[in-house]
Amino acid sequence: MEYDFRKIEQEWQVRWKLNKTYKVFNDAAKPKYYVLDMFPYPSGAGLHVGHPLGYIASDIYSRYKRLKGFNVLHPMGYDSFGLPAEQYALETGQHPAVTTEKNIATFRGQLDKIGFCYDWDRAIKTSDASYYKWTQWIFLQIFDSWFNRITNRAERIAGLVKIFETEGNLQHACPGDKVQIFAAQEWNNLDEKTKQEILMDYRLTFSAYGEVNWCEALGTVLANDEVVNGVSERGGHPVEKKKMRQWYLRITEYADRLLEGLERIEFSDAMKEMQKNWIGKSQGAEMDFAIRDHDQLLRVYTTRPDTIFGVDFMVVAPEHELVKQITTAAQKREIDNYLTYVKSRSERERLAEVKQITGCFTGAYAINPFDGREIPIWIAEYVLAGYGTGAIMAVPCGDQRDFGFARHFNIPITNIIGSYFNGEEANATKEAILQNSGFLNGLLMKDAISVAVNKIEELRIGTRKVNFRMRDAGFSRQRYWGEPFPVIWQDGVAIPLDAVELPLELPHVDKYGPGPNGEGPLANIEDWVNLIPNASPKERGTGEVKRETSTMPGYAGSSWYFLRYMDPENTQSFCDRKASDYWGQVDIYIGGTEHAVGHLLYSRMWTKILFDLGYIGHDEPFKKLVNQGMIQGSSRYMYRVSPVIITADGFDQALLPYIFISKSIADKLELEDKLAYENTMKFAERSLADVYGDWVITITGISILKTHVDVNFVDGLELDIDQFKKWRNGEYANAKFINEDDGTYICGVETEKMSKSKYNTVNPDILVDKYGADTFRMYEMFLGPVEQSKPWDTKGIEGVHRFLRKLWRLFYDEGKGKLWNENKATDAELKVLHRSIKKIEEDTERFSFNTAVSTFMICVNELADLKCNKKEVLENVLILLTPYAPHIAEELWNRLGNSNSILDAAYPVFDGKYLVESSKEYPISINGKVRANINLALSLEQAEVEKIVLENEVVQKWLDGREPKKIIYVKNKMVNVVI
RNA sequence: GCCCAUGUGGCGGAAUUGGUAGACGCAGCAGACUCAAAAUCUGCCAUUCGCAAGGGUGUGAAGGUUCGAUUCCUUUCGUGGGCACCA
Repeated sequence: MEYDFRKIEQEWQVRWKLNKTYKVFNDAAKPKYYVLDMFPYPSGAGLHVGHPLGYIASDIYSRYKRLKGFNVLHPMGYDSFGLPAEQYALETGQHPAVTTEKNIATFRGQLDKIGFCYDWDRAIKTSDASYYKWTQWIFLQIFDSWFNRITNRAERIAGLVKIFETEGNLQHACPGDKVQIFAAQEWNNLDEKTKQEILMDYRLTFSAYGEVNWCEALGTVLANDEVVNGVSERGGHPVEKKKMRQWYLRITEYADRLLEGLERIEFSDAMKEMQKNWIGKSQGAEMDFAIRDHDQLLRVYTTRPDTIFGVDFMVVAPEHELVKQITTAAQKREIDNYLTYVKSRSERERLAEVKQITGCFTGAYAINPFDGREIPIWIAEYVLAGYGTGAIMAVPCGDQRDFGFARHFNIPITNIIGSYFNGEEANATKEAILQNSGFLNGLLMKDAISVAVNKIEELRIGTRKVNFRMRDAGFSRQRYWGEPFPVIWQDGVAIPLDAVELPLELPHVDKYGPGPNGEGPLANIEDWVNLIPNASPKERGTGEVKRETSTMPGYAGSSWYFLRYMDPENTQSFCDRKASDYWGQVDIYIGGTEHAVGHLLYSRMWTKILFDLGYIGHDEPFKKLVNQGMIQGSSRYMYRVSPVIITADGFDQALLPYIFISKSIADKLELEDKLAYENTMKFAERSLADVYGDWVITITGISILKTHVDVNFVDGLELDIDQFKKWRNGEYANAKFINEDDGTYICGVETEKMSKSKYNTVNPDILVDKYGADTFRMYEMFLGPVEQSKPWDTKGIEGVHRFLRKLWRLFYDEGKGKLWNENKATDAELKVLHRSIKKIEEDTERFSFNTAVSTFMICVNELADLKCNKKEVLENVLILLTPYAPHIAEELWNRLGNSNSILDAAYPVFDGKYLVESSKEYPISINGKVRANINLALSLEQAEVEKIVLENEVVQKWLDGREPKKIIYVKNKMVNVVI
């Protein structure tokens, strides 16, 4: 009776489905536990072995928690809106809904083979109207909210209107327009449109103008992804910045709450660090500089007001509105040229560029209010309009980028930090005593900061200011395949749809190309966009009425999906409060670090808003986050020889034969090995002669081209030449090879991202077919820690498969049949069992699945050595194994005579009494190096140990008659003799 | 460029709190079983010197703290991820 994994796995998958083994109910009898995987986008390429890594980890943890007596919610669904499907639609004309559905079916099929315990009845798709109805509904709630900085939470707009009507906005500075200040009476006298415009500056989702990547040739807005080196990825057309009306999430209002919340959740320090840096809270000062010959003031933000006397120039963002006004006639041309250059640059490029310093002098001068010095005002791409005030005061002796700039443009540098500045590079210290610094002279820099700010405030030329690097999040896309905004525009005022009008369904389009003026494809559907006034439930007046034609970004649907799983079929609300109160936070969230600052910040923000508005009872969505590493591809390379040929008339390039040389020969050529070169040349000549016959062909040289070859027909490093010849419809059928001496072709290796184009993807289906899901699951875990990135190599999978077969052989023998019995277990057997229970439980708890798999192997090896076939022991091993290899565990559990599912068994309880030891083999070190081992009773104290150790032959030899300086004895660890 | 992670045998990795570096597995080598192969089992397997006993070296590199460092600190190099419209 052998381990027939194909039959076992298929049978159990069917039975689990029929018995609804994974169905989860929202009942409170058991303690709840919520395990969540990051929302996948169903890509057309299908799964490769890297994708299920996190899913297997969460599946193991879910099953483990269930065995431990929890009611476990472990759902899966699809983040099914997104750019790739739309891109595919543009290319093939197929509707994204159709291709997405197809991709989902593939995805589901692949997941099912691996035997996950998802409750598929709770599956959701963000592109389903029944789902995005609620995404739109939440959008409307956010639209109807503002952030009250006094109560520190989101509140309804109606409340804000009341405040304006009674006290104006004196208590509530406008986040969108800082100069907007009015009293109650002024507010009451405003017309409706102006009122709405002001309210827009408070709303937590709002519409305003922002810059996008505009590609004139394609007539469309491009994602950063689609812009490569300043031109469009498709077609290579120029891309420039363009201002367009956009929707935003006012996430900056939540900056402090997002920072504070980090204290209460279990994310890795690295993850928290990334979010903190993204939010980028800094303390500093804003101050105004007068500009020579102008009335306007130049406002800068600085975190180092102590360096005010070291300011040698100002740098203003090229987009800054003052630039046009202050540029002198003499500099105008140069500035215009520079502005054109900057327009073509992406933000990333602007910030990353350090080698090539660019900038341009405006001709204007700011006045230092403390010493009256005239400071030249420059513009440079490294200052962005969106950060701070869009202008900085440059202190070359203290800031490296300012220093480089000053050097490059020959701007004289003032040293205010004495010997701390060496003239060769800037020094950002806060420890220097200030010099050349007027009233700050003699002060330590870190003390001078507040002295300087106080003075600035006293002179009323600036204020203390907390600044955030984070910006409001762009929330609209000029695309088709996303949630339509439930908003109508009338006379420039955005009017939200009524909740009863939701969902606003995505209309069908025939073409996916952009609309007019860079609008999204929806703008092309005139009868959808243009509405008849007064036709809807709300009074809409008589003006021009149009729908918003942008759609929401990918992160809209994924910012709240974890709530929908709790109550997926609810038609009355996005999630019943009872359900969200029961399930609460996601207890464990597993996913990649690539979401560190996008999804993980947006979903935290949405949760906080829903909490503030009273729809849910918790304000952090994820209690604990585990980051899974990436599985990288291990690419294989072939070395192709291209002969350089002098051709004659009528030479047919198409006949050129493929010639490949094995790795060691390529290596030799690389080292300019003469013999290898000549041999290769001769080989190439002969190969050409075979093809071209009589043609006289002279080869003048060869070049080597490294090309990817599909890893699926390379065994280790050795190419399967027959398979290779069949690749790509026989393109290489006549390829010629120079092999190694033993006749094999050896490929080169490199680790890189797993992707189709690199031919290094490995499909899990093939492995599951060949070895079974249980083997596949355990092997993925065995590869290494979940958190770590590692290259995939299929080779080792045999070892895990052998382990499962060995486990099977503890129960059944191919020849003898049933081996398991009901005999009483010995102490030695129980010791193996309990040691395994302890280690596997600990390892599973701390997500150290790779070491748990090792422990299973050790356990089975030891039980096999002990010839233990006892049900008493094996039954417990099966329960331990269930989370990792559910099919084989269930099958053997069943064969042991159990009628219930092993998932409803009780997890074995560790009992320390089987592990008690009275002595230990201690390593004895001399000066930290182990020289001997002595078996010592654990009860011994320092003095007794010293005596025994000093009597030891090896120790005496090393002492060589000397007295030891010290003997360190750490109970249950080691002994170190210091000489 | 900035932020984060990471670096240990031929390979994936282990060493959980500063305490025997290399568990477990792959690959490799030798052997048993077999007509043979597969499967299975046994042994060896960081490197170097040595017949051996035993010794030297060794966790990317260079320093440091410590009786003792893969683990802590400083500097530095390589690789991977993110950087606001991929999801």
